Amino acid sequence: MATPDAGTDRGRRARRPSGDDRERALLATAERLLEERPLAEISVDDLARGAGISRSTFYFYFASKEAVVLALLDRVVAEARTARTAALAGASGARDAWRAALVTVRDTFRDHRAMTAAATELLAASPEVQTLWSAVMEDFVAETAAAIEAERARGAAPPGPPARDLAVALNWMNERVIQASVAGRAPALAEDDLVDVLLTVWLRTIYGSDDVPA
Amino acid sequence: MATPDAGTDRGRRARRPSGDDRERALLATAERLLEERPLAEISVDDLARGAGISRSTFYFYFASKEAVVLALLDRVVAEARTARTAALAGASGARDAWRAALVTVRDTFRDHRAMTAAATELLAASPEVQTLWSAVMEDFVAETAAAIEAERARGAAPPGPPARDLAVALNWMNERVIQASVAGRAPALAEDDLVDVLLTVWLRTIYGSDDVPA
DNA sequence: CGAGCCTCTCGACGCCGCGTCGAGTCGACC
DNA sequence: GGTCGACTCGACGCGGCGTCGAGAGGCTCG
Repeated sequence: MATPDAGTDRGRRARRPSGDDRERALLATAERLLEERPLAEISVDDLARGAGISRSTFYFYFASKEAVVLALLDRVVAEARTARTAALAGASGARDAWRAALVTVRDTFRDHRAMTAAATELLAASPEVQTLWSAVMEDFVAETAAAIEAERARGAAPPGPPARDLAVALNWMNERVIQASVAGRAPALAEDDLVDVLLTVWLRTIYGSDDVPA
Repeated sequence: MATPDAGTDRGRRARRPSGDDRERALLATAERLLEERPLAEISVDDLARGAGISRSTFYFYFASKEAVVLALLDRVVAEARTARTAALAGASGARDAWRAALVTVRDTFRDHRAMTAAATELLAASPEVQTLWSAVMEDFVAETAAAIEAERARGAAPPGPPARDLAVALNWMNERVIQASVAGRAPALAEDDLVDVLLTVWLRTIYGSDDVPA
């Protein structure tokens, strides 16, 4: 998925170790610089210098600076998926599971705020970023919808709009509120309150109350 | 607020009518081109040609293409504020008021999807857009929080997290869900269902039920 | 061991978009 | 009719982007 890396399509011959080093250095440099300023203010030359190579050599590894961000985003997305799976597996009880999901989303955005901000910056212009981002959201929504339907089936959650519709609204809410808050963009919620407030909205929306019925 | 227009600071002498024409033509061109492609793919020359002037003349009217978007955004924001005020004034009853607010937000994003998409694209890089956008959201949040507190005071809404925190979450949810939906970015809600689904989330979050208690 | 291939590196080039500058036109007003 | 300010433009320089062709060096196979 998303092969921005020109060196990836190796033929018979393996790529040299130094090649992997350079590529990692470029990714690390991008991550570091994005902490300081938006992607628009970072040039290919900045990335290349940061990795100790010339600007032309950069193009051996990536097709553009957007491709670097996309590769970075790939990693973050993969990490977010596994973290979510692990968190849900470790949860005991419905309420705990809802909470665990919120915590992992918050952690992902907090640990990679530079990346997620850059991804948002590219969303309008890059179809690849759109595809990748939509795929993740789609998975989260489907999973949420299934969970809501299960709660409705066992009589714990009241009927109402299609479960999927509620799931769409709740998951987009997470994304936006958390991103705004970790980026410090007003109006924001304090990081400590983030999960509790969102959990309240989730529980009230799904169950109509602050607790999961027995 | 937000004076991107170099011609605005007029001295004794009034600006010529043709000047206003050119400025309007630039704004109209920007709006038209943004329907077709993202801001990153629109050059100053495109805007100037569309308005029938040379590229250098463009700079007499605006400092950059971002300034054009900011001016456009200014108009949209002003329109959104007055539309909201009017809608709330015309509403009869609490439920009607909540619904009216949702409808006006949806209409704003639907009628100006090009603008709002461009604003999002600029959010990460432009402090001016951040300021303007935050100010609007801040107003909506404050108004929402006051309404929630009023409902709590009259015993219609249950206690819970600070009213402001809920207001932050609900208003960001609106922004994100509506923008994703009118932009056709998955996962989205159908435009017809948008308001009903969001209203359900609002009512359940605020009142714990699908209706406003008497 | 050497021929050939593949990874990797770079300097130089041309292109395009941006923002500025100074010269110049035109109309309004004194 | 002279002055002033609104307005217009062509030309310039700058910086970032992406490509191209040449070359260095390591791997592998005959």
